[in-house]
Amino acid sequence: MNIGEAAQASGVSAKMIRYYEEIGLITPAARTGNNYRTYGGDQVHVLRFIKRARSLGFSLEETQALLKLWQDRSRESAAVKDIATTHIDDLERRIAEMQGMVKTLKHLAHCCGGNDRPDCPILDDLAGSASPAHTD
Amino acid sequence: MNIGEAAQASGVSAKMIRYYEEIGLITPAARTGNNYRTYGGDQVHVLRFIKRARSLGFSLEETQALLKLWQDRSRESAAVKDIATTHIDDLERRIAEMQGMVKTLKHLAHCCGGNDRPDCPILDDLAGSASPAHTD
DNA sequence: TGTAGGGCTTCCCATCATGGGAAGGTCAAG
DNA sequence: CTTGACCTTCCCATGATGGGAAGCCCTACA
Repeated sequence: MNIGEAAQASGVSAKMIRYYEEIGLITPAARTGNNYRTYGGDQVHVLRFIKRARSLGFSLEETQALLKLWQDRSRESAAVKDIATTHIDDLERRIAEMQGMVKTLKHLAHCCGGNDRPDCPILDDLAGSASPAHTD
Repeated sequence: MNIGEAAQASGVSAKMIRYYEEIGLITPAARTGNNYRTYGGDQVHVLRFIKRARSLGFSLEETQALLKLWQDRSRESAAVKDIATTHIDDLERRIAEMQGMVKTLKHLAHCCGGNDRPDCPILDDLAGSASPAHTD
């Protein structure tokens, strides 16, 4: 299976497959006589694992750790859970941060006429001259 | 006021002030005889505006648009509101995406023993072999 | 007056994950 | 034999920020 087919089968672009190989996330693919990379079912399985981990927001570094644990039959599930819960905490922190922004923005947008006149509480807030809209 | 003081007064790092100047977000600062950048109260006000916009999650591109509107006395507040609501939508989309990840991850983590044994539903899900944990 | 320190300047590099594109080799079908 | 679709490597760009080096400038202090 050439890289294009492996990309199709795994949902990971050929570009990314080469990159993952370059950074050592996956082991270098075997080459055929024409120097083309070849992939088998196992490799595609690994690529799908990576794809899924990425879709759950894990970084490539975390993904690599998970990959190693996956391939380690003597792993302790606690190690996996640790990575997952740390990631959950990170996601929740970022969600809360963005929710704070949304809250403030919605308040400001609600107070803004959104018409052809220039007065605008959104700009007033940004300029720091407005009645302090709660930042939380 | 030198760049260090302006940084202190605005909360924007000197590094970033130079960068903002380089990309045309702010107008180049005047220079003194020794080639040092000089800033006045107005410039600091602009920097604080940028700082606040960034803290609400606006990109530098959006921030530039907001800055122009702020400085345009004949603006229509609708233009400002447009930018804000587009940004709110974007934030909410990203929040929803991350919440989906959290939901899936929490479910998986809940099902994972987190002990010294190797069996782990988190890895099973990533490997695609598990009972399909809802991706939503 | 010399020096030490801190601030300023520019320039280059790194991050993180991904895509775009060029230049050139290879293969299969028509 | 040509055409087109692959593949290869290499370089560049993204967005916003930080780190750090090399070198200039100014002030304070001995």
